[in-house]
Amino acid sequence: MLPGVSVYTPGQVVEETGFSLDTLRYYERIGLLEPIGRNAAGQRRFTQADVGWLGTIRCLRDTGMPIAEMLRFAELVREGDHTIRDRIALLEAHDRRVEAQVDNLREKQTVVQNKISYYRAVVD
Amino acid sequence: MLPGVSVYTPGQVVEETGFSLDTLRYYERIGLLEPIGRNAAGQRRFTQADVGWLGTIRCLRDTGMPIAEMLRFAELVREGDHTIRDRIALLEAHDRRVEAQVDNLREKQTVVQNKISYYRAVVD
DNA sequence: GCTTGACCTGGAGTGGGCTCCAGGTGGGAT
DNA sequence: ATCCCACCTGGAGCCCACTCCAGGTCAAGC
Repeated sequence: MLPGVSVYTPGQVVEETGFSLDTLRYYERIGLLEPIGRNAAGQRRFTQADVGWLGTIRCLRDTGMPIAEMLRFAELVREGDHTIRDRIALLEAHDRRVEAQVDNLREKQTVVQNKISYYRAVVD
Repeated sequence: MLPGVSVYTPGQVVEETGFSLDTLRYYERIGLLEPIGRNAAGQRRFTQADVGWLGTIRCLRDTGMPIAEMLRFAELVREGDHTIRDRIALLEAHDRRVEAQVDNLREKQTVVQNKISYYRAVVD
């Protein structure tokens, strides 16, 4: 590796991203990550770009995007700049789903809170 | 059934609650629903109370409570009024998790939105 | 020079939450 | 009367997203 280019060991990436080592390998296997570079001993060495991409993955996962759709997104990214409009469309659709998810969560949360209030009134 | 007591056929409950018939049967099997009453032919007839309870289930499910915990809650409800404090505790803990969930979702959503903005800037 | 520990592989196993199936019954509309 | 459709049961199957395992390699520290 070139000096000055920061690389990360698997352990460091686990630390940084919160994904387990098995999950990282799994993501690479299914093609959500491109093949990760290796050192002489065959051990993974992640680049800054890999870690950045994993950050994106983390956001999408945490907001409930299924793996199949993240794969689709990964594919678009690989295909280059002419897919940017498609990526926008994909992310916008996702954003709307997240919005709906938050709304539903909030709505159901108030029901839960009302139930708590009701129980409090009974108990006091 | 007594006249004036409203009962629901499985199909009506599916309609009302949005749970599939299979899911309703599954919930009964695992004890999340108490044994549902039957007509002469052995078909389920849900009471108003059953449907109300399913509404609670729907809220808890939609806010991400695992089935095991809903079972615990169902157990508390069955045990009677002396468990109300426990139910409050359970629901409050859940409420806090929902809050955290919403916060996380919102935070990750802004990242997604920033990504969209970035792509927009590239494309325009 | 030996141990420890981080890492490797391919493949099997897990857990949660349903969902489907085969084979059968009963009741309401035509 | 007959058809169809909603419903029944026990049990198997499915999907998703990991997670674990056995058996092996290398590097560094004691």
